[in-house]
Amino acid sequence: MNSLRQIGEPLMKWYQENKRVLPWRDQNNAYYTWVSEIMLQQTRVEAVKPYFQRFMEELPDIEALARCPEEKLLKLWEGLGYYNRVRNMQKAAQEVMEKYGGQLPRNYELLRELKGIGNYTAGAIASIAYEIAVPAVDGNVLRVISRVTENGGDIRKQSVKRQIEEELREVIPREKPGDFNQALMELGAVICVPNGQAKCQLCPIREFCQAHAHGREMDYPKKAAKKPRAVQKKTILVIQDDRSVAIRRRPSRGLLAGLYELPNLDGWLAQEEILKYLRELELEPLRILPIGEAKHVFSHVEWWMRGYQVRVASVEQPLWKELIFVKPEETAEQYAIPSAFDVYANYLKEEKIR
DNA sequence: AACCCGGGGAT
DNA sequence: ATCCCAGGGTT
Repeated sequence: MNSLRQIGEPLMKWYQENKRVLPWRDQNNAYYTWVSEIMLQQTRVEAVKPYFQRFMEELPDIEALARCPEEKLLKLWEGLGYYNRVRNMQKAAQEVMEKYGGQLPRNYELLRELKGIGNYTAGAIASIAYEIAVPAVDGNVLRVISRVTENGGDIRKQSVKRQIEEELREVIPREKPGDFNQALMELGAVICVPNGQAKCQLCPIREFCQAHAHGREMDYPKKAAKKPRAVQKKTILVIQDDRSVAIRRRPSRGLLAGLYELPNLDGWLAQEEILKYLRELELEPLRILPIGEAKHVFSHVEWWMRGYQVRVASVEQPLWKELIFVKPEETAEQYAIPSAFDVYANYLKEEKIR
């Protein structure tokens, strides 16, 4: 009474006929698989494509990745989000250089020990790059399998993920396990979709799907509600002298760790409080001008921002206290600035430095 | 187990 | 406005 045991053949046939052409697919190169899988964590295929192309041109192999300066690494990841992914991948690359002579291990457990490689990614690399018959359970697979088997468990729970991994471990084919895993994900991405109505008419395994048999596709997967996001009010400063603008480096831990940002303060500050901050930095404000509000939504917090342009007397040293005074062109080339600041960073490009 | 960590496209 | 994406690390 295991409907999973029958999905293999029709699923693989469907995949062969319908699989998308992707830059990292059918490359027969474990590094390609690795980089793509890290980029694809919580990130859509279409978003990854341009980043993947550029990344592989700049860092074509594990050694290049291991040696890359952090600033350049973050610049290559700028805008993708979850920036620890790339730092962890570099740590893993350095470990691969030292322990494995620059070759990713052909072993699920050893892959799993590398920084940034969890159950899913270890399974993906092992099965896709090395034809090792292990499951690779991502959000797509959880959705597909919870529907096929009418599994009512909360798919966010570790126990449910483990259970589905075990069920798949018993049915995954010894031949082309990588295609099997990719077929399940592809099915989830284009047929058994996360948003909107599932396209069961087009599904190659609908006759083995318990949820479909009962007309209950949309009742799965079960998922506990997320808690609401916290709101943080912020005051963003575009501090400019006659030729440059101030940025600073964020702390090395926490949100947007190690990236650069426009100087900012917690809360919506009155002009007097902004002046106090500028005095602490020994900057001489010539004028302060409101430049509008903006909102940025992260996965777990919202920033409600109010921006001010602060014109200051000419600053002699580019490195001044906690600030770095840079020409706008330099930020584009060297400093990774998260998109939360886009509204105010764009303000710079509009040639308002006068 | 609960929480933290980005950004954007689809509905 | 909400969901969720080829998840993993930390506490």
